[in-house]
Amino acid sequence: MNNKENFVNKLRSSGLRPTKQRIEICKALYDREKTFHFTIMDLAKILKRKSREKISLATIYNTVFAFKKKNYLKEISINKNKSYFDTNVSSHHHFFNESSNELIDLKKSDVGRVNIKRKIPGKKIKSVEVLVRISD
Amino acid sequence: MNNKENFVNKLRSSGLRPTKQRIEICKALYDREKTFHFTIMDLAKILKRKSREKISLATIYNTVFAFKKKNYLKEISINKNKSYFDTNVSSHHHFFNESSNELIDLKKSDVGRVNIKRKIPGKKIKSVEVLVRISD
DNA sequence: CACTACTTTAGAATCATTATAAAGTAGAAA
DNA sequence: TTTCTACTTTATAATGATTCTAAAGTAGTG
Ligand SMILES: [Mn+2]
Ligand SMILES: [Mn+2]
Ligand SMILES: [Zn+2]
Ligand SMILES: [Zn+2]
Repeated sequence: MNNKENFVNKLRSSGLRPTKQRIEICKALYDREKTFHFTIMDLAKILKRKSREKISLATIYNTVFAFKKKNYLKEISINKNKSYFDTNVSSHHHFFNESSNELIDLKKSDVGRVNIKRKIPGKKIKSVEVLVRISD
Repeated sequence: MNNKENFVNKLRSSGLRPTKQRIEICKALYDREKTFHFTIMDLAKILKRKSREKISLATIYNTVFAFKKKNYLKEISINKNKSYFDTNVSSHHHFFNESSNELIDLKKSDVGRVNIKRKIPGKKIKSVEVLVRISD
């Protein structure tokens, strides 16, 4: 389904040249069944293992931020030392397992409607996201 | 109300020696009417302005983390480059104004009850917090 | 093939945070 | 008060993630 051809097309149609580095990164990110939550360092390690040729850390940063700008990745802030990225770019809620430092997506139906009653004059709501911290 | 005597007592009863640096930091943090949301750099600037004697950045870090450990401050993660601290240590929700990078507390009554329907076997819920991003 | 804009890369720079270790101080005891 | 010690502050160095730089490489076009 998400084969190389797809990635090439998607990149090209986004104005990003389908370089071999970007295709490798696409495979690592999107060639999986479930949402992937990762840090830059997670991704760097995966690429080091899976990919034959070395991809420089600078390129990993460049690509992740390029994908974020194109809305193919979403950045999630959980704590100051780790910045997480998420292949699920929709507005959604999370469990954060503090024992394993792992993020888990919550579906809309897992959380009852969140009703924000207070308004701030002149401001618009951009997103409403719930973070549920869990541990053993 | 929150005069120097109170701070001295509170520090001493927490096993923290009431040094003049810690008292100055207490004044900056707690001698105010509303919840205070700040970054370390915010606090450093305030202390530089308000306090006669210089307090080293190392001491500001040490004290903020000592207060966090004693549960006199809560750390809030909004984005990777800024770590916010909050003088409201209860579990509560926030607006985050993306135009001004400002946090605003939401009261319990400002948000309808958040109902987490999904359970993770063997895990306990530690907190449920809502972040509402707003902008102009 | 030739050209150009985009891309990758190693390495340096930056900057918030953390660690180090020496000097200073609060509190307790003598 | 004086002494003692553990705690605290401080300047400074180290760390480490991220960003920047500038040179070499490459995709796409004609
Ligand atoms: Mn935290
Ligand atoms: Mn962000
Ligand atoms: Zn997610
Ligand atoms: Zn708050």
